[in-house]
Amino acid sequence: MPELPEVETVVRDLRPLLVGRTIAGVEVGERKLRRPWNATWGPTLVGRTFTLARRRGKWIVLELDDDRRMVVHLGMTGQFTVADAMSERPDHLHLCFALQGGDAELRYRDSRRFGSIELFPDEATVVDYLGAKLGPEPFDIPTKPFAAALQGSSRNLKALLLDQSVVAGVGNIYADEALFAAKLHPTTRGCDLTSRQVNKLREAISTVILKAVASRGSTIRDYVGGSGLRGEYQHELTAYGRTGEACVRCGAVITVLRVAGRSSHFCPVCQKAQ
DNA sequence: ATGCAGTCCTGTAAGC
DNA sequence: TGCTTACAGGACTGCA
Repeated sequence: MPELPEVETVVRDLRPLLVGRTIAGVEVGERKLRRPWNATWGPTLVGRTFTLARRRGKWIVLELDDDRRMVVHLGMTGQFTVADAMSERPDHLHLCFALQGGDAELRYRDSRRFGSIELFPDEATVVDYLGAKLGPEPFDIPTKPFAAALQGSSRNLKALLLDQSVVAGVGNIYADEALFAAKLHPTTRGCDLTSRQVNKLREAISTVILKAVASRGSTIRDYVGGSGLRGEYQHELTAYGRTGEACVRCGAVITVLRVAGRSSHFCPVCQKAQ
């Protein structure tokens, strides 16, 4: 389940392997992804050189020398890697970009096909597309708008944290981790938070995400970085996936509850409902 | 406008 | 042992 730390790791891995490299060919799989690949994009991309690799929320943006942008979302099981061109092709491979020189290729693999790769003509269209749906990055979230979004809503905290327009890049794992760190119950309504609690949550989101980035994200099932390496933060999780285990703070048993349609893991003692 | 449920998709695991 | 069923969840649609 790639969230911000996993996507950031992919981008950091891909950057040195991709920037300055030219696309020599594009192979498209039979089965369509969440958003279909336009047949004109392949020929357009041949001969183009990657100039920059960056991330916004859970989205990857690869810039090309003709100003176009390849915009990628990994969905749940997406893997975006640079691999040895001679290595065996894995199953569920949907897109393959041969790199000039013939030694390596950029591969998009996605068993559940929740992900997507699209080509945008320029920066302005990418800003329109992503800007419309994404809120601030989790680091240094502007205090006032964040407090207004939370305290002005009757939605529960879990739903608010999963909403990409509130904070970009948080998914189910890091929402649970941030709520645990801030000692807040997932069903607590935004409007029931004190300003002190809002601030604590704001800092918890930033801290948790930064620590996960430092550990190259969490590999629960499918996730791998841009060079195929697994993450390590799964060993540091305090709430997510720890149902029945002891709370690292108080020793109580971690509970799971369905909140906002997602499994939500929390400590019933440290994180009191309010 | 707002918030929620349903949808997509398939590998894995639990249940009978 | 082999089949069926439930579950995982990011983004999006449609409904109340």
